[in-house]
Amino acid sequence: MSNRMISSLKVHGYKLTPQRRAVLDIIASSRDHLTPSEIFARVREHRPAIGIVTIYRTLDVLTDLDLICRVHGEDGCHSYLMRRPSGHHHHIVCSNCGTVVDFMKCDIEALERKISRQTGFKIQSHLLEFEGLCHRCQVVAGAAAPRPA
Amino acid sequence: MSNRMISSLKVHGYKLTPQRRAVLDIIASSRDHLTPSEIFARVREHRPAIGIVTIYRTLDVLTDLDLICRVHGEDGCHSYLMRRPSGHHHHIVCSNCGTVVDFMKCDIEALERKISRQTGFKIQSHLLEFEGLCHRCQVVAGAAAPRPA
DNA sequence: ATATTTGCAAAAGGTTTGCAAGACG
DNA sequence: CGTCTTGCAAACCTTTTGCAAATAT
Repeated sequence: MSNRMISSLKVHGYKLTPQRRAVLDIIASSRDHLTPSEIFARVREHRPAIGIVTIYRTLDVLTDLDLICRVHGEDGCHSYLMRRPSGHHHHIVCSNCGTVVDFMKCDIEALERKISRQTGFKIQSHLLEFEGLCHRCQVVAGAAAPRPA
Repeated sequence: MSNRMISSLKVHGYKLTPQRRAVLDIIASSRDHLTPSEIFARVREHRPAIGIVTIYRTLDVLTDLDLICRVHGEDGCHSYLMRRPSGHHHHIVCSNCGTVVDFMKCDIEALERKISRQTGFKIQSHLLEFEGLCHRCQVVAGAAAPRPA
């Protein structure tokens, strides 16, 4: 766990508990986004006594501190992953393996202005995510893709 | 309820029940997006015997038929609203009153190509929603906005 | 030492499923 | 009529809350 994370916790008056370390380590070491229960399962391997309540509470804290961020799932579930870029960014999620990649420049200021003009809304924020096949899965799927029904 | 909706149900082999009518009517008559429980509550006023299970099942059917569509909430909940434009479109949601307005041209093909080049992903779909203040709420909020903490 | 944090148990939502009774076509 | 649909109850899953015991600082 990086210094940045530790100091962010301390600066904001949170204690650095082994549970929080564990949750952060799991998220930091995964390239994919993880749901609370997935995180629970993985942390549990090293620390069987942990409760899933702690996972939820820790995720809340870490999200508040902007150390991790949420990915919205189509099914309404959330999952979390390490916040690597420091500023405004978005995710692209592989529909096959779940790998998440970030990108920074969303270039939708122009679109925002246009929509704002069209609708009269004063736009405050946007939710943007892409889904697709990552490079690896394109290759694999290309060989053995089941025909879409 | 419009002919289009009725025939869409029939064409796809679904029966036109009073419950389905009621759900569609409620959604059609609301400018806002409604959650399943909100729909349940409203339908219930006219049809107290309906069960919330029927709401969920009806929403699934109507979503499949593209008669209604989902709005993703920050909290992971879904809500539904009448699908007015026929093609690809997105929503802008008022953060104050919940009014939803559609827009069609999302102009992110260029962004998609760029992201695709950067990340190696083959992009399949995107999730895009805006949040902001609608015209009415801008006026109201301008007069009586509570300072953000 | 003390305020924070944890873990348990239980509650609270939201959503799904099994099944018998009922209704559309 | 036969099949699809409904409504109930109960199961399921995720998330939240109350509280006493444990712990980081």
